[in-house]
Amino acid sequence: MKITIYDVAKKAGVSISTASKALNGRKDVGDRTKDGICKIAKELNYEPSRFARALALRKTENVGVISGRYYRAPVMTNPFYSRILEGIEEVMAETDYSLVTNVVKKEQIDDMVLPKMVKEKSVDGLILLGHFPKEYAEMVIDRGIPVVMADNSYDSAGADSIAADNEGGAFKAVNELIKLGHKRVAYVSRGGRGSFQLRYDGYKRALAANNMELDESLSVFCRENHEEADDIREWMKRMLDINPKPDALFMCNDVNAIMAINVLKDAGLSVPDDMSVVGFDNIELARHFIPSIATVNIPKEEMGRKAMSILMDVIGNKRTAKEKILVPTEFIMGGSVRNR
Amino acid sequence: MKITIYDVAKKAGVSISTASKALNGRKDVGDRTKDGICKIAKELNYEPSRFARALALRKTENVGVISGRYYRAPVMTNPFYSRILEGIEEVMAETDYSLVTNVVKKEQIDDMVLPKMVKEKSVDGLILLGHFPKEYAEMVIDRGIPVVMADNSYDSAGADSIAADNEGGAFKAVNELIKLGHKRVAYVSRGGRGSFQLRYDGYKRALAANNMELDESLSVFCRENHEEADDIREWMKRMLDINPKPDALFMCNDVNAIMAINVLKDAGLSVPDDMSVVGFDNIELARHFIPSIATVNIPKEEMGRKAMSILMDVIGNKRTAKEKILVPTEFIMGGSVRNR
DNA sequence: TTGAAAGCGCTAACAC
DNA sequence: GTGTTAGCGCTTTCAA
Repeated sequence: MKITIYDVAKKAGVSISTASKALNGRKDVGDRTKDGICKIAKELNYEPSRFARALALRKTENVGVISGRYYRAPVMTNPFYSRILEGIEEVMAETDYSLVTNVVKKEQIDDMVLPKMVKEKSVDGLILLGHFPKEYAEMVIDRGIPVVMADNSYDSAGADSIAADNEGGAFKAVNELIKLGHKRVAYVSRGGRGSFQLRYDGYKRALAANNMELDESLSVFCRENHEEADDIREWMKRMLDINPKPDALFMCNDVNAIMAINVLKDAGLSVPDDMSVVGFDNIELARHFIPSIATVNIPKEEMGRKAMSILMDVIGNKRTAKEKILVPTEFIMGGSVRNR
Repeated sequence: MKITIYDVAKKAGVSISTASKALNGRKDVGDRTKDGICKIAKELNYEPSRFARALALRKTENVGVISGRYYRAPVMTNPFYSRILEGIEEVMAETDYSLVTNVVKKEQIDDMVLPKMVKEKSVDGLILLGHFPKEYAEMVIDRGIPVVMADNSYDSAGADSIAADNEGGAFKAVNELIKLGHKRVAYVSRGGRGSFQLRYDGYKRALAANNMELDESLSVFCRENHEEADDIREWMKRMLDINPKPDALFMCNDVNAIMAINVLKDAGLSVPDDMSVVGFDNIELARHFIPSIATVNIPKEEMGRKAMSILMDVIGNKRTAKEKILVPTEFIMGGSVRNR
């Protein structure tokens, strides 16, 4: 049987309340007694029952991360989110909290069913990872558990939120391309929602800031399907027929940038000599690809760390006003871009 | 305040023990009473406290997934493992269990410190995800909590384990290349440990099975560092000097296959016309890359699902003998390979 | 079929 | 400074 505080108390020759106090570092217990108790606890390999504590203290020492599964794969599988999760876990590791995760399926979201952990309130705080429909998010926020949203796309009065500055990053990237002498920068995106729209906004702002006109023929929004490759190829081909050709491609993300480079190479064009290509996200492969992909870094771990530390503050009542935090993004030069 | 079984009992005009029985579907309670109680519970939105239950029942309804963080990034960030995790979560979603995760750091492994959840036994079962040093794994297994290992590299008498058939997959891939008329198949690997070694074994077996001699100059083991790209490029160049050139490259995984293809393209060679390339893992990008990467699929979700359902069986005492399960892998043809 | 009471392991008043 | 005791919310004998 697992050893309890009774065992420690008995062996130390004190009452369980004294043992409890000693073990929890209370002041109202003699130093000698305390040391003795702690020593015995160590000897016995005593570990308090998280459940008994939770029951007595009315706090769980758990924090939950909720993410969605909209199609086949859950959000957590996405390398982007798994790195945010890493940041979360990093700061969690320095606390006594445990991480319990839950992925809610599309049907559950549609039916507005709450995740078990929020129904039973078995967590002290919650991080909503990635996008959720506003009503759904509000429903969980309304349960009264402190919530921080990470990488969501809207505001809420009831929760802090943290997101990457997509617009600003896009601006920096395109601005940089222009500074490097590119005259015709195209934006190619898979669909045009959420962050991809914000990236487009940044693209447009950069053009405007440099007194360049927006050439609509250089804005491409591929169908948002699951056969990305074909679509990209098709659109890229179309782009190669444009006259004069773009001299730079700002792609909605790194994966698409890699595919674009391949299409270009197949068409006999050199990257970056004939055309520069910039991605977004700074995925692992971007640095290892040849040429390395110029991209915009999103500090994913940082987002996770910040989300978690904000959550800890909210739980500890060290923070009252809700805010929306935008994490800065930064352009990273790579071999796929050239000075013209 | 959260509503408890007392509230339900009072409102239903019964004692809490009757309420408890009704709510848990016991037989020894009148149908009318039972229905009434359940109805009221629903009305009140009653949700039992997981902690009180855990305390009373001496079972936690949690299962833990433990993974390691050896370098900067934790195992869970790896797309491969996050998909195994997906499988785990998938079958967990059909149970009443909650998923609590923990990533243990290298120092903790070196110091043999147990994850909190196993020290305090706050989970009913554990999945060890990815590689752990044998002594460490044995230490956690010794705590008496049911354990299933996923994608580990050794056997244990105390736990079931599940891994992909790397050797067999490599055999199939190389065998297929040979059947397609390739005469000189090279194996290029980043390092030569663990699964990459097993893939090499499969490679060699396929050569032998086809009465082909192992040409040592076609076996390349790059340094296992973090600047993969440079190394690969260097080795690939060296490979292009070999005479006669290999007509197919079996790469240790898809990421390296993609890099290899890029090096070849830069060298003016066509894939697959001049050289076929095969990867391993079947990562997402492999299908979207142009050309699509011929590869060996590892049923990652399946591994996770199986690990979890085995664990449930162990927890439910439906399984006693420990076994090591090898999940079959399969060759997937792609545009990077051509019939010669 | 129902209910009273003990107990799961711990913390926190409160008394000593 | 230390111990007694009453919960935290639930399940489960055991009696009625």
